[in-house]
Amino acid sequence: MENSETENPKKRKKQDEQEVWKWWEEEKHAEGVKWKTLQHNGPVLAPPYELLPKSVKFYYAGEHMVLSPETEEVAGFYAKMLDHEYVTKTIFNTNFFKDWRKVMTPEEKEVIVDLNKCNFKEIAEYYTAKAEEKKNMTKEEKLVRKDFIIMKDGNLNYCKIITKFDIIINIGHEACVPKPPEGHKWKEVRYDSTVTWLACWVENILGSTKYIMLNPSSKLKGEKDWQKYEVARKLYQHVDRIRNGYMEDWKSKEMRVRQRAVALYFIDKLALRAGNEKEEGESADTVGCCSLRVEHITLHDERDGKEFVVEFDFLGKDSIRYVNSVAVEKRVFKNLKLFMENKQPGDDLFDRLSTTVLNKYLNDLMEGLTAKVFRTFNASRTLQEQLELLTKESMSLPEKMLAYNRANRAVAILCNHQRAIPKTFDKSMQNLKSKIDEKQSQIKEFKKELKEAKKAYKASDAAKDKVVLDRKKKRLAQLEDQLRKLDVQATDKEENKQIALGTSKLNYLDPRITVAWCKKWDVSVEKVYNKTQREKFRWAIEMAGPDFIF
DNA sequence: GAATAGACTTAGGACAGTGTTA
DNA sequence: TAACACTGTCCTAAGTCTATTC
Repeated sequence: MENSETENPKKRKKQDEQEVWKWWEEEKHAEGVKWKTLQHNGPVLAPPYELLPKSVKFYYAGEHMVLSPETEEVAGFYAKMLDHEYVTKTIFNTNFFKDWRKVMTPEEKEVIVDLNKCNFKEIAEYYTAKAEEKKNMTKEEKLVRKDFIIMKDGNLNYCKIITKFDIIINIGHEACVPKPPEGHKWKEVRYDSTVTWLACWVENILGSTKYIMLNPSSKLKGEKDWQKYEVARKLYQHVDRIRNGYMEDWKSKEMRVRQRAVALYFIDKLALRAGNEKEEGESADTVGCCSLRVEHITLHDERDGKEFVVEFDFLGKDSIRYVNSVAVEKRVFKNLKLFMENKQPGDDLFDRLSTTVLNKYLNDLMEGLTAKVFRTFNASRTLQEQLELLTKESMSLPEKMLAYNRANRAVAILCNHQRAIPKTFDKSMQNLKSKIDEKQSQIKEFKKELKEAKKAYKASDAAKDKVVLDRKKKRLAQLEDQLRKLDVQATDKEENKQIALGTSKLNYLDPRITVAWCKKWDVSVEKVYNKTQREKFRWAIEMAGPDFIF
C-alpha cells in the first residue's frame, strides 16, 4: 500500500458515475435513435433491449468500453442503470482480460479471444483443494512450511502500510507531545477533549477515517456503557405512552405518520435495526427497518391458523438473513397493504420515512431516544423476564446455567445474532451422545447391582452389607448426576448450534441484570463472564446488588 | 432538505492458546 | 502425551447517529 496521495476514491467513483449519466443524457437524445423511458426505482432511464444500437460506447473510469447487444454486456448496460455491482464486475473482467492478453503468448492470443468462453473451474478447484490441504496441516507441518518459506524468500517480506506522516494524534492540553519515530512527524497534533479517540488516519481504500480508541475495560468506555443502559432503562417509563402513540398513528390521515408508526412498531416488536440509507453499489445490498423494500415482505391474510401474518425475508447487517413470520394487528396489516400499493418489488416500503426523521421524532418523545435504544431496551427486558421465568430455587448449578444460557439465547434470537455452524459440530455432538448412552447403560447395570446389594442386606442384616449398600447408593446418585449434566450439556449445545450469544452479552444486555441474578441465585460471576468480560463490566459488578431491576 | 463527514457502537469470523480426553 | 475441542482475543467491516456543509 502506498502513502495515500491519490485522490479520494469515493469522489473519483462519483465523478465516474456522473460521466456515465452525462453520456447517457446525450445518448438518449442522439439523432436517429429512439429511446423509450423505463421506470425503475425512481427516475432511472434505460433503453429497452430491442432498441439498443449495435454498439454502445460506454464511458467509465476514463476509458471507452464497447458494449455489443449480442453479448451479456447488454445485461451489463442495464445493470449499470439498475445495479451497480454487476457492472463493476464487468469492468473488472474487461480490465483483467485486457491485462491478460498483454502477457499471452502468440499461440494463446490466437486461441483465447473471449473471456466468457474461458472455464476457470479446474483452477478454482485446485486452489480450493490447496487451501483445504493447508488448513488440515499438523502443527509440525505448518512449522516446516514456515521455515521453508523463510529459507526460500528470506525475511524480506515487507509491506509499507502507513507512514507516521498520515497520523493525527489527540492528546491533553498539558500532555507532552509523544515523539514520533526517527525521521517522521505527526500529520497533526490535536487537543480535542470532546472526542475519545487517541489517534486517527485516513484509510486508502474508501478514504474513511480509522481511529485508535480506549479498551472496553477503560473508565471512559465503562461510563458510556452505563449511560447507554440508563437511557434504555428510562425508556421503560415512557414506553407505554410511546406504544399508545404509535398505535394511534396507524390511523393518521398522513401517510408519513402512518409509515413512521408502522416502522416504529417493527423496531419495537421485532428489535429491527434502524436501517440507514446506503450508497448503492458501494457495499452489499443489506437493509434495516426504514430501508425495507416491498420485496422483503410477504403478506398473508391467514397462515398456520393465524390472521394477518407478515413474512419477512431480507439480509441485515453483515448479510445475515432475517427470516420471520409474525402475526400483526389488523391495522398494521392494512397499512402495509396500502404502503405496497402500486409499487414495484424494488421500491421502498416506507418511502416517506428516513432514519433521521424517525430519530428526530423519537428524541422529541424522550431525550436521548433513538431507534437503537429499543433494541437495547427489549433485549435487556427479555433477559430479565426470561431469567425470572426460568430460574428455580431447586435447580443445580448446571441447570441454573442452562437457564441463563436459555435466557441469553432468547435475546440472541430476538436480535437475530447468528453464527456459522461449527465445522466439527456433528462429530462432537455424536461424541456427546455416545457418552450419554454409555452413562445410561452404566446406570442400568448399577441399578441391578444395587438391587442385589439390597437383597443381600435384607437377608443378612449384617453391618458390612449395609456399608456396601450405602456405597452403592451413593455411587448411583453420582452417576445419575453425571447423566443429568451430560443431558443439560447436549441440550444447550443443540439449541446453540447456530446462535451467537456473545454479541448480545457484550452489547445489549445490561450487565447489572446478570450480576443481580448471580448474587440472587448464588452463582459466581466467573461462571457467566470470563476475565475480559468481568473487566469490561467491572462497573456493573461493583454497582448491582441482588435486587437490581432493569 | 439532502448529502457527507466524523465519531462511535455493533458484528461475526479467524485463529492462537488452553483445556479435555483417550 | 497426542489429538481434538473449545474459548478468548483480536480484527476490522458494517452498522448507527449527529453535526456540518452544500
